[in-house]
Amino acid sequence: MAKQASSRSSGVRGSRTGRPIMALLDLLGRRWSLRILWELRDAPLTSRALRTACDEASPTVLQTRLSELREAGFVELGEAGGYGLTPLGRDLCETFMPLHRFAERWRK
Amino acid sequence: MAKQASSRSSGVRGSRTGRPIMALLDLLGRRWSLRILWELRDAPLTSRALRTACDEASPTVLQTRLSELREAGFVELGEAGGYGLTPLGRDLCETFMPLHRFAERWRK
DNA sequence: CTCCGGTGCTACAATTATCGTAGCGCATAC
DNA sequence: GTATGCGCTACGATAATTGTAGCACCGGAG
Repeated sequence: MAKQASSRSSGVRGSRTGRPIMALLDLLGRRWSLRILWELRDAPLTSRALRTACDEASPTVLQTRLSELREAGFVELGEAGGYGLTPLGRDLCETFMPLHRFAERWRK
Repeated sequence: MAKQASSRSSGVRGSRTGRPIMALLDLLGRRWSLRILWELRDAPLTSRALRTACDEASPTVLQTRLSELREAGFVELGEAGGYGLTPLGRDLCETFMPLHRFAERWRK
């Protein structure tokens, strides 16, 4: 089941529940998803720059996540090259900004 | 193989970068982490109720996540049984609430 | 033209994480 | 006792992630 992700559509768990929050939570709960959005927060990055920013994560999973995120409409590949946030993706990132302050307060 | 997380401290990637946001992003970016916090948002749940709420996720990973989340100080196990959010965890959940509205707007 | 460096992206095997099922020890009931 | 529910763990099977290498493509020197 579901080799999804690559370019097919949504192997996003929870999609079937009809509750979009579940699908979103699942998509964002995959490794590097949050990190990618975070790294793209202020400026577009090329795939390699993103890889560097993400602590040398393997290109395999980066491409996979990028595809998923692109399909979800959060990220896009500019014609000049380089991945950037769509307006929707930027909104999502705004939603996450309070997390930064929270993390600082957390510092386990 | 790093069984960590159980009770040792932090197999959280990114902790070493010194940027707490990275550690948080990594912890939250593990499967079911976000979902668990979400399901616990209004009331404590027993481990089995949580399992049911999480679409029958396997107890193995649930216990692992619960341990990590507990160690991070977001979740606690009440003496009467049942997992609930700590004040800190509730704060984190508040941070995530806008996500709900976002998800509704998203509906891919 | 050829060569070089950069882009996005893919193949492959090895390693990890997760799943699914079963079950433990403990406490509280009946 | 037997039964039920709790938090939690073991185990093999399956899926996801990692790490390394490399592809095809493009633009700018040389």
